[in-house]
Amino acid sequence: MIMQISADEASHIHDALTNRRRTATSDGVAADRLRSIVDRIERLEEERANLAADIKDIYAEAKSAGFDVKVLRQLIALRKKDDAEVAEMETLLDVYKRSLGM
Amino acid sequence: MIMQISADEASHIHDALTNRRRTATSDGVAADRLRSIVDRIERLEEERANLAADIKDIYAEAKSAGFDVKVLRQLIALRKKDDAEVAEMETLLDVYKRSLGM
Amino acid sequence: MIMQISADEASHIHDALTNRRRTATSDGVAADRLRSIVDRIERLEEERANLAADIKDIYAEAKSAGFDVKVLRQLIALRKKDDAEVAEMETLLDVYKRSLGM
Amino acid sequence: MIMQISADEASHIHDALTNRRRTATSDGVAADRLRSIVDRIERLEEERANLAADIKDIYAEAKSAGFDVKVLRQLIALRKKDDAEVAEMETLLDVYKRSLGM
DNA sequence: CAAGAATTATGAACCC
DNA sequence: GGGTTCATAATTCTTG
Repeated sequence: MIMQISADEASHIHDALTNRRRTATSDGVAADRLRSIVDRIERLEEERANLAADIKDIYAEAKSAGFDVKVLRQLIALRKKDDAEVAEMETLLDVYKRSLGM
Repeated sequence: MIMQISADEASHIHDALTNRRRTATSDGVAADRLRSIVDRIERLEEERANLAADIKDIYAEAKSAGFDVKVLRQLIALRKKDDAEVAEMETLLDVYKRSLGM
Repeated sequence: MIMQISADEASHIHDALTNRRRTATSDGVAADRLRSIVDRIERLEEERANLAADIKDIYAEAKSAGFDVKVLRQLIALRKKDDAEVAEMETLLDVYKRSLGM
Repeated sequence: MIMQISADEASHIHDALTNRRRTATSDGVAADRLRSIVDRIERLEEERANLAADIKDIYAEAKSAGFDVKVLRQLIALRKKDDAEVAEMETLLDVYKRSLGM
């Protein structure tokens, strides 16, 4: 791995990761910065996990309402894609199928 | 296709969505229900994409601050995994304990 | 978890798993049996991993030859499915799309 | 669609498979190549499915012999994971050591 | 048949 | 920017 940080910085990071320094020196600054970064990322990832759970719930609701979840997923994926992309992909698939005599 | 809904249900939906059923109401109900489901899923997925972008930004900020992003990702994965694995190991331990009738 | 084995058996398994017994008693028989099972499964899984690697190589070859790997995967998945299933799925997708006015 | 092949290449394939190109030979070559690729992948996937069936049989045998299949799966997963995780931990350790210039 | 695990595919991120 | 590796998402399969 090619480190993109200086030896000093590296030392600071390692200190921060291993909680060896607790003073409000420059080391502490780096450690605090790291802690802030980690906290924010973990917070956002938690929110993201919550959203994923919500989405899962809606699919479950759809299933209960009698909709086919697999087709529903296809539908939503389709809406995300550019029309031209979908068309070109289908065209290429047809080409391959014809090539195999399908 | 292996339907995840019963044949009756499938017929029902198909009837509703293709305007075969007698009342105009039930058609509209199913269509509205589908629209609601699709809208909510797409809304939540948009929020999720925004969160992913925010997380990406924080990683970029961390990189600018001199932190090694790869190490950072490993660190966060490790913090997440540790919890999961502690739970997994406890499950396995329980299994063994049960095997011994404890 | 509902154990499907007797307490004696459970004890034997646990012993085997933890290598506490080494004699050719009935414990040893169970341990040998377990070892045989684990060995065979791991052997087959290794073969399966090798096959997966071979398949990956062919996809890489296809890509080098100018084929679109994603479409290729779709094609092969399509050939696995029953024709009637594919048709019914596409029909249902069309129904949903019409329902949304797409 | 985001092509994973260049536009030139794509045009080439498309030409070949749709018989737009001048010679009948190159068409056949591309079609044969595709057929070869699909055949080999399907063959290997069939072997892989057979191996999966064999593995399933062994688990069934283990169950008949009184072993708990779930525990067995956990055991084998654990044996697999341990190797992978030892490697992962060593990687992370190396990163930290490099951070310290060791 | 519903739920959960396990496998597999897709998409993103990093390096060259 | 292209390939490769890794994370996440989805489908499939098994079990209760």
